[in-house]
Amino acid sequence: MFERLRGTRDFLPNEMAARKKVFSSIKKTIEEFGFFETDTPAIELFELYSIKSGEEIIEELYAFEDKGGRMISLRPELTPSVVRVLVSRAKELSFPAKWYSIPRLWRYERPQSGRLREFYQLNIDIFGSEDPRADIEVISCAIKLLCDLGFDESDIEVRISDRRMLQEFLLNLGIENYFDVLKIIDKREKISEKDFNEMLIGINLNNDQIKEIEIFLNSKGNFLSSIDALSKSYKGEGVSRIIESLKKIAQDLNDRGYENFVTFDPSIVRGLDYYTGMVFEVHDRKREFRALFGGGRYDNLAELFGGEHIPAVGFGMGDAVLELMMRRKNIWPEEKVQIDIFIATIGNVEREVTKALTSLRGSGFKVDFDIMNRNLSNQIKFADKLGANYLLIIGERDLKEGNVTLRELKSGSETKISYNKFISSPSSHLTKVL
RNA sequence: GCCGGGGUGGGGUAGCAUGGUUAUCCUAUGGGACUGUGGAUCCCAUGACUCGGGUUCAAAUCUCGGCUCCGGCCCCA
Repeated sequence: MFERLRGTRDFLPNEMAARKKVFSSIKKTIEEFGFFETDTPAIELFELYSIKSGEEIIEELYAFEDKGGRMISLRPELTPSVVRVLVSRAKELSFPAKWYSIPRLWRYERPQSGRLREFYQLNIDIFGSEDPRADIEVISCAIKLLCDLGFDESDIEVRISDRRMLQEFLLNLGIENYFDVLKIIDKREKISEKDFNEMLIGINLNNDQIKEIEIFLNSKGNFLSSIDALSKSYKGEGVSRIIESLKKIAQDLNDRGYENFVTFDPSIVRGLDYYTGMVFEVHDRKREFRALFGGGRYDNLAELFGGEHIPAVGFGMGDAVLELMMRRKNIWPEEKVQIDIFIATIGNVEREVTKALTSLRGSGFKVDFDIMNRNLSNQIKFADKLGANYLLIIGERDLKEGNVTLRELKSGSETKISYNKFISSPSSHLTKVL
């Protein structure tokens, strides 16, 4: 006997049916926003991931040397692959490109709540536009797809910030070591205020600077009004341009009816180094789970990969947290596998069964039949377990008179009909339910 | 990599503190009966102490280690 590898999952038919339902709802919403689906290989050169994260990243990857001596990794995220494609095919593509994908990803990490070693992650990105309307599309698509799954503003919070703004703000305070501060701000929710202050002192900030940072971080709240307030207290050319674009995003999200979903929250920085502007995260309001979405603007990645300048904005959403949140709200579907019709047999009627199968399947029904030589009673039991809507009984005795029996399993109502009539037009006797 | 708590048939469990007959019950699965309508009911069968070492006359039970699951730290793309 073999066991499943740590942090991986098996999906049995019923579970698969449920996931399929969730994924197709998500795909439907995204395609309504004009995104097209793409896919890339599950394996890539290791360098694709070490270029921005350094060699240490190998600890968190499923990486190995292939027979040609190349270092290969299973993809831990999709963005590098998509940007690789974009850079190499930029000449033939038309922009903006709105792409989405639901890849399987692998990360060699310790599994925890909402975190696995193999998982699915929805990615959507818009490439080629620096306009805030691209940011708006991405954020609203995220909100809309959650709404279509059954969430509302009492369940989720979209926390938005902007890295450039934070950077400008820190520069104005005379703080140069921007990334060090980001790292500490990113931790703020997990640590005490005292530790937070001590860490900032640890990177040589003075008390005045720390106080200013506190005030700035506490400016979180309703997106539009927070931005308005900021625009009054922080002047300067760099800042005001950023504020203008955030204001546009905020206003538009309000116009789309998403005012109560979005919060301005300058403590959102995201761990990833490649973000260059707007960043956002989606959390459950109770903060019971880790972030459901994370994303933002990453305008420099294409250049880092050796291509021309291609601005980009997007997000990723893992399926593990999504499932936890949907189960908590009781909106994760309890799907059952189902077929339209099961054919039970009595006696030697194989040729008649074959004809019936062919006819029914030709009309688009999902059909199955007994291949276990069970007695009638057990065939009926099995049909019930398959979730069949109809049971067709083909028996030697009735067949001598040209008849078969059709039972609707839900109601139990049963009719005897002519075999020939039935197989010449099965649709007139059945209702397709799937 | 580190810390805490768990692992009893396919699923859910009783037993474990205080070591001692054939390891409990429900469910699932397979078969049978009900002579072609019993999707019910009844009967039968299959099937487990996570793995390895230690203590002991004797280990599901005590002990150590591995694996793994759950949660947390690191990290989070």
